[in-house]
Amino acid sequence: MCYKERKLQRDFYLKDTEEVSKSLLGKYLVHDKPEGRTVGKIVETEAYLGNGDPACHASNGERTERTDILFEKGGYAYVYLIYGMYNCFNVVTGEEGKPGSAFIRGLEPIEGKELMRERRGLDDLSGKKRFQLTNGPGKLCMAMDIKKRDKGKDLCGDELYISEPPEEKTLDIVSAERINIDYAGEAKEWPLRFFIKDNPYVSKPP
DNA sequence: CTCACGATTAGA
DNA sequence: CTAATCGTGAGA
Repeated sequence: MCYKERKLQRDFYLKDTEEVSKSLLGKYLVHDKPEGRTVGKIVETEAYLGNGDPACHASNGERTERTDILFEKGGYAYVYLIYGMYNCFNVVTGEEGKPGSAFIRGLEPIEGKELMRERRGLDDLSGKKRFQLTNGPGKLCMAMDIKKRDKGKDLCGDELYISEPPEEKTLDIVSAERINIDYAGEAKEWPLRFFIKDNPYVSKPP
C-alpha cells in the first residue's frame, strides 16, 4: 500500500476545525520509523476551537510556549503531555493566526500491529483486549510512538502524515459531548466529539 | 521563583 | 473508585 501517494495536502487542514475533525474520520494516520511503519484508521476525534472555546489550550487567544503551534496554519502536529505521563496528539487546523486543533482520540490498527503491541507493553490481545491497543488518546500515542519530539512536525512531510484510505466508504458519523472537560463550563455540552458509529476502537462508547 | 493541576490510564 | 507523575503557566 502506497500511503505516501495518498497523503493529505495542506488545503485539507486549512478548513475550520470542526470540519477537519469530522473529515479526518476514516483517514489513515501513518508513522514511518526506522523500526517499522505503523498505520491506524482514525475513528474518533474532538474539535478544540481556540478563541472562545474554554476547553482549548489557546482559548484566551494568548500565545504561550506550549500553544504557539496552534496558531500556525493547519497541518502541523500538536503533541502535549497530560497528567505527567501520557501524550496527546492533535492536528492543527485552519488558517495561520487562527488557533484550533483536532484531537485524535481513537484509532483502528491497520498495519504494524506487532510493533504497536510491543510499544504498549501488552502480552495478551485475546478477545476484547485487542481493542486496548489504540482505543484512547494516550494509548494510540504509545502504539504509534508519538511524543513531544514530534510536536511541530509538518504532517505534509514524510515521517508522520495522514492519507486517504484505499477505498472511499460512507461513514456513519455520530456527534457527542467532548470527554473530561468538566472545567469548561457550558462548553462541555458542545457537540464537538465525532466518532464512527459502533467502531470498537472508540475510547468511550456512548 | 513557587505551585496547583490536567483533552488519561491501569488497576483495585 | 484512586494513584501515578511532571510540564506548563499564572501569579507572587
